[in-house]
Amino acid sequence: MKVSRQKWSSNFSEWFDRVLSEAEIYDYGRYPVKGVGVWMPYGFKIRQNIINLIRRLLDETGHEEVLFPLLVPEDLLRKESEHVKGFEREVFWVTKGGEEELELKLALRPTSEVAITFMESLWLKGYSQLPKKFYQIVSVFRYETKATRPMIRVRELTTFKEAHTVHMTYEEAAKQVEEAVQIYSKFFDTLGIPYLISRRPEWDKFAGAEYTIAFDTLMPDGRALQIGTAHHLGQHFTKAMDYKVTKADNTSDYPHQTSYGISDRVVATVIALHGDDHGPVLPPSIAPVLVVIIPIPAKDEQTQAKLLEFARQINSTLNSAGISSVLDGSDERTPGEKYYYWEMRGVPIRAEIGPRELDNDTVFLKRRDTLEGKSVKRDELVPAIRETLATIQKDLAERAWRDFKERVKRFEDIQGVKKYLSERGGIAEVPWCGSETCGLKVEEEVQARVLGSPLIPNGEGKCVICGRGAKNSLRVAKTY
RNA sequence: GGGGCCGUCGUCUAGCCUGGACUAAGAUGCUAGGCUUGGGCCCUAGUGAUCGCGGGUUCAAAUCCCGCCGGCCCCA
Repeated sequence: MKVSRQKWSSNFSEWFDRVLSEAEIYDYGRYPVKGVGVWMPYGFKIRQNIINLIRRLLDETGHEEVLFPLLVPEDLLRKESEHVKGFEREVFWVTKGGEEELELKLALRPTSEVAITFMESLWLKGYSQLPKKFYQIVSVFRYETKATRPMIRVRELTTFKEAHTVHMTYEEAAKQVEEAVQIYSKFFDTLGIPYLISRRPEWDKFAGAEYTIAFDTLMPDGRALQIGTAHHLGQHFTKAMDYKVTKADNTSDYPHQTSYGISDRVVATVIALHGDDHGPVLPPSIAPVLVVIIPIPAKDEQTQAKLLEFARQINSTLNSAGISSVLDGSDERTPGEKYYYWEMRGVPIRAEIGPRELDNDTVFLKRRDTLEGKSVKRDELVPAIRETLATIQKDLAERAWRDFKERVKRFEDIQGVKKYLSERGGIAEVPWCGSETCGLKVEEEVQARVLGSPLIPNGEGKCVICGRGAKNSLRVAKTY
């Protein structure tokens, strides 16, 4: 029984909304504030596992976790002028305390560059204290004016992992951006999420950055989604806040900074990319439940009792082997109903235990992704499950990458891009002279957004707008 | 930024255009019981909505009008 991906691919938006609510992951649109969602227990666990993963990757590369206040005073937020301009329209303001009008408005942080830079200026005074790498995982607020969408465009990003680093030189900060790119690559690889790394164009870099490197993936409907960014902030913030560090030669200078972030969108992507018409398929690397055990009832009570005991033993064997499993032993629902229930929750492996298994001392395993089943001897169960989980993990990533690569296409003329993006959707790459005028012209012509250019320039071909020799490729896509 | 659609038991949907017999219907879920159980089976009973919120029109509003809140879609 092969699971189709018809609904998943042809009506992704509906599929996604349904999965979030039916699998009890995220309740969106019912809490009476626009653009916010509620993480339900199962969704919270998925989110938690993803957070733990990034936390581990950051901790093991010398990042230190901190927690900054949610409130940022207006004057601080306004210190860096480019930065404010970029965010001004989407800041939530606290203007009252009780009955009193506040003298100084307080922003709900849209991101924390200024807040963190301010404290860094108090903490890090000498070059020997650098480099320094902080991160926090917090809620940030953005007053989105465009249509909000569950997890993908929200007003409260509940899972904003932002890292902030301080360095003595431009080069060292640039190296840090490279490390960030490596960490994120590893992170997305572990989640089986395919991505394209681009340098964002000048007109679309982070407000207050020297340059921005971004990770984009593709949703099933062919629209690109930004899932991670890393910014070289140069001395923009440290100069704006007049923050200097004493160097080895006893002179002082403004330090260089970087910042890089990921958000709830990663969770959305993990759920979305590996899905099919029965729901999501969670990669074993983050699935809250790896194995669900479903007993198939026997005809007589005596066998039934033995069978349940068998199932309980299997459950405890797995759990003590560190494989998180759940026994769905209730007799309220039929096995078939349970299959659908746990498939909607994306549990990677289903273990069926019925009279046949009891007789043969075996367990019947079914993979969530392919629905292929096989019978396994009881004493080979743990290694068999480990192996199957690893295979699922690998296959999910491979399938996602295959789908992704098929949809990243190079074109030499603008008409082809236009047709491609409006028909199938995906990411189109074209030769580009490097000028902003031509870049914006491309966006206008094909009615899509520029994602940026490869980090290693590809100068082949002629600019699709002006016909001059290309300096690099330009990537365009319909975006979220 | 522009345009359109929508909000009715926990969920999905009917009713709205053309106001009155709507005391708001059905499915699903949930609760209890029975029958089943290797892919959502069936039967019985029960539960459950002052029709998003506020105002207006009217003898009469789920239905018409205005405002707000929230959701979805299309275009820039």
